[in-house]
Amino acid sequence: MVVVSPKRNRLAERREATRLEILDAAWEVARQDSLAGLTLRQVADRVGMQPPSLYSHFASKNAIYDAMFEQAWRNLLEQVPSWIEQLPNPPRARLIKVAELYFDFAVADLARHQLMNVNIIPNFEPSPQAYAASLEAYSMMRTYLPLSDQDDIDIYTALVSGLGAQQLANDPGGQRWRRLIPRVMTMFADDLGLPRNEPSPPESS
Amino acid sequence: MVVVSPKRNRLAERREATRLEILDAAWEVARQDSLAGLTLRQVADRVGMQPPSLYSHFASKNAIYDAMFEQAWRNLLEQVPSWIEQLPNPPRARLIKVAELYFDFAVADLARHQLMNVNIIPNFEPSPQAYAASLEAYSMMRTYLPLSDQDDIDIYTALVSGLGAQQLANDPGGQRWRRLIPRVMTMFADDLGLPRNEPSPPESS
DNA sequence: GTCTATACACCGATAGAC
DNA sequence: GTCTATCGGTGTATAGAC
Repeated sequence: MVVVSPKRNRLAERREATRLEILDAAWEVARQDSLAGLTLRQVADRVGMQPPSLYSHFASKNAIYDAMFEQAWRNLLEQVPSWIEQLPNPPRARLIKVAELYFDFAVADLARHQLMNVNIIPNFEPSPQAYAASLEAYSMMRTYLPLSDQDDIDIYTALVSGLGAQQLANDPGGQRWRRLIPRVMTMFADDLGLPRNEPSPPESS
Repeated sequence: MVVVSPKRNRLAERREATRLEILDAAWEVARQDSLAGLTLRQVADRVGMQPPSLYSHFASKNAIYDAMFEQAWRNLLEQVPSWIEQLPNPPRARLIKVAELYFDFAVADLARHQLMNVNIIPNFEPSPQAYAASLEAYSMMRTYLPLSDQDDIDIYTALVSGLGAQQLANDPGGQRWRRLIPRVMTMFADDLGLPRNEPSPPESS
């Protein structure tokens, strides 16, 4: 068993805590102002530091965006276990539930959604490590969907992200597209030829 | 009949031509670099002016974005007449054709698509006049679609824009989502209960 | 190691000469 | 209408105190 020296541990923990503090501040700024319009001064003000001090924790502004990008996808990954408990077994109900869960996640935070799904920050490309988080989340979602064919997956992502994008753009905070999810997923399930009635469970009432 | 003085007319035409020159340059910069990363110096360089001179034609950088926003939607409006000629009569075929035409329009220009559909520029809101152009295009599209219910329209826009957004984000220049349009539109047509076989035209072969 | 202080190049925008 | 000069603000980077 490996024992890490206490002092180095405390330092590393402090450093990591500061990093997270900066990222939290960056998210607040991005949400209140805008993601692309975020400035290091705003972030520094919010954590009570001078702007150049941020460079002790992040190599550049894009490095902050990169960490935020990875955080956003890891947030999604962390949500998945709690989602799985809610997932019904019948494929049709499952398609709807996953769509609603992901929709709600996407719509809950415009800045996060834009960072994850829209390329809006000039000269920002996620690092391989950050991009890996998005791939991990993508394949995790895939695991719990009754979809095998790549075309089916592509259609599903287009449907869900399309509904979410319209909701964010034309009725933020509303339900105009959100309430269409069951209907859209049902018509997709019909196209897939999924059985219309869930198999009755073997347990009695 | 009102006759405008020739001199004033020539001046106005010259002014308008310069305005269009600036906007063309702005579009080129937005396409080559990025929409949000556009700078007035880049635009000014391309039209051979000093940056402050742009303020003789536009009140601010956002005013340039606003004019571009209106141009983009007017571009779409101008395309519609040529689209109408291509539109088949059967509702199902029509759903597909309009989707493909709009999809191709959206995917053809990322910067234009982002300006029209994604709110990525900090502190930019389209002016009422520019927004009116988008409403005009929206209702024009509606006229040529076999859709009456608002929910149906909302689903249609979500489907088409969702497919386009995925294409731009994950396979720019490719066909991965574009070739799914007929299938998605067919499943939507099934959901709408549109007749499966077009009524045979009254003309003989 | 982390901070403050400061310099640099660039941005949008304004004032005023011509 | 276009220019030069200039302003405040921004991202980046370095120097140096502690």
